[in-house]
Amino acid sequence: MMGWGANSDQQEWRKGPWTPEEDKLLSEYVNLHGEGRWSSVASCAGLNRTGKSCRLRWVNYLRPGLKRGHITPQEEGIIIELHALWGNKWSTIARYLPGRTDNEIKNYWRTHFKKKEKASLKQDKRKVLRQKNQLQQNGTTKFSPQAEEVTIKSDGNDNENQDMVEFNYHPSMDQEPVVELPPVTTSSDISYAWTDNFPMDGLWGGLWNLDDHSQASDKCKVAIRNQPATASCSYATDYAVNLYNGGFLI
DNA sequence: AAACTCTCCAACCGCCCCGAG
DNA sequence: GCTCGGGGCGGTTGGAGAGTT
Repeated sequence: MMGWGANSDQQEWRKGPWTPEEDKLLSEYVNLHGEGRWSSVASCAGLNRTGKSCRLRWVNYLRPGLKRGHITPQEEGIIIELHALWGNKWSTIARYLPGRTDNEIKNYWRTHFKKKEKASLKQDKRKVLRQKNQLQQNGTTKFSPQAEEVTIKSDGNDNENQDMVEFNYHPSMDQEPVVELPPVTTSSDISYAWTDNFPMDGLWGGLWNLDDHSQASDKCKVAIRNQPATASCSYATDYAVNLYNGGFLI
């Protein structure tokens, strides 16, 4: 692709850390012309940077209103909850955290939560093997998530051998949800279209396709990795949060 | 004090989407 | 409908500084 300021002269674009002078040039350009047209920044502002690099610098560092400093506990809570719903949709999550960039959230998540997952993997692994055997012996299993802890899968590897389970649950204000577990399957047993729509993120547990409280659907699909399900809930969204709580936060 | 590890975060890369022509 | 460039996004890398052994 020839975009982002590349040109036919095979110009050597500057890379690496931005200097204060470059920041000044970029800020002046954006203040004058507004955001967008990044590919023309190089020629107009006298910056030897690709448009892509300019955009990133502006969005993640120079843009007014950006917060500095550590993520607050409140922000962390929001991140956790939204990640439970959307997975690695960092830009989407960032929209709910004014002043924070997707890059910042992404970095925060990786440094703070990836390691938690690793630490829990060994512990999970033992549970998984035991409970997986039980499930396979019983065939389709009904259980109350409040009454029984179920771990579906732990392989200690981010991308291999993901197991997923389809939960049928029946939202009701008055009764505990009943979750029907088919025999534990591998990802290859699940509809490929579904895994396409809801790619796993390789972190704690991907929770996808969660029904809104207002929706009448009695079924939600949950993909779980390395995740003890200890939730008690009436709705899928509650379930998502509880999965997290049951897994690592409490 | 030195070596090592961890954390933070800026920046780059590759891929994808979308709109214009 | 197709191509292409602009723009956006998620994944990854690497350096700097802090903390630990």
